[in-house]
Amino acid sequence: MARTQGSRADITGPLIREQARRLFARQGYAAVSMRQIAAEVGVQAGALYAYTKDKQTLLFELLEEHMLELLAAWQDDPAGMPLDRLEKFVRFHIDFSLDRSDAVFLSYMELRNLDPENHARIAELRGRYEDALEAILRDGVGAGVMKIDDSRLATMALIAMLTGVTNWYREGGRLDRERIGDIYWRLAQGAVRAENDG
Amino acid sequence: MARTQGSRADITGPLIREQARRLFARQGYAAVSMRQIAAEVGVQAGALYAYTKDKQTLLFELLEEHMLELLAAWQDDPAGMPLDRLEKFVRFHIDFSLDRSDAVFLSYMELRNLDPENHARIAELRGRYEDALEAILRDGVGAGVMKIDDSRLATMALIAMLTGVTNWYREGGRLDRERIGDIYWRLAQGAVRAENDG
DNA sequence: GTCTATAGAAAGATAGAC
DNA sequence: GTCTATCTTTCTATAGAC
Repeated sequence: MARTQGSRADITGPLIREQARRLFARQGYAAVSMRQIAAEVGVQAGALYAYTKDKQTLLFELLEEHMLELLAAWQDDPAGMPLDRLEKFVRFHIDFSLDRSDAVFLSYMELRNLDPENHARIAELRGRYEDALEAILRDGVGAGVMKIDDSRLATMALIAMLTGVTNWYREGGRLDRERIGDIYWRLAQGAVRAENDG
Repeated sequence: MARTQGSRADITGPLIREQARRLFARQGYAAVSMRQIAAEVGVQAGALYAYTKDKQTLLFELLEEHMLELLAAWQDDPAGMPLDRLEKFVRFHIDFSLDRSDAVFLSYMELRNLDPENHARIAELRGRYEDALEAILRDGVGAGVMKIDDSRLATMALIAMLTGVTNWYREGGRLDRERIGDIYWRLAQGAVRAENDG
């Protein structure tokens, strides 16, 4: 089967997702037109509909892809020491969030633009990730190396604290990523009352 | 001067702001039409323009009003003990944020929809609030009752952690506000290595 | 101050040619 | 797979009557 002249399906698909993610994050889902996405990709607006059913589906797939990649990237070892696992989580979450700040921003800001069914799916995936951190905290309390009043609130507090890095981090700023990881790890250690005070 | 029939300027103005804030927070600035705001208020779309120059100005004024009220509501006593001031800040920030969760969400999500001049104004007001917390942390370090690697990052981390409460808090949920304040105050104490371990 | 009416621009999505 | 063209809807903002 001969390829249609001008067809570049192998690269157009990913490009659409990349540009949509970038534009949605910078201007907001509702503020971005399909024409605008198409222009960034270098096609006409009509061509987008060969790749996505509609704009809503495009948003949902971006968010679902992000959450699935987040879950796949986080590899915990439940047999490890809770403090080591927590340190790994802290550094992982910061690095992953900074690497994908557009998707992170989207996944917080545009949940409201999903219809109920799609919203429930993303919330479920997010809950699974939160559960991963909460398991570490519970194990830490069980092992006597952390003191936590409420593991669910501590989970939400830590994730919010870590994700917040995306709000102010700028490449080439005062602190590099490793140093930021060090500092946040110390903050997290204190918050969960880890014994080994650095 | 006789009032025009049907005129209710005293209540329409505040109503417009209230409904705009609510709708912008729930659906996003770009997704909300002036017609929709007008319908919630109970007037026709054209009437809105007697109160605001345009949609952009309406958003900006909501954000500026929120930041000014936040700054006005926070009353610090620089002569007080740093730990007392920090506890007061933690509880204040949570309560204020929960009381105005729509405005809080807006002030994070819709900065990107402000033109550069308006954006700079809001960023300046936010910076002033951040400085207020940072001053407490610096005083705490100076007084030897806190141990902090980097006061600016600790400031950003604490504010993100506290503001995050708005992401999951629901009225009538498992924990009441005071208990939430207790738990977050313990987390904050630990993060800044306050000596009086509870 | 509020209404009706509308100008003018832009949106999402589809049809059919190539 | 992509293009051009277009249908249909909706939007912001303004004009003029009351």
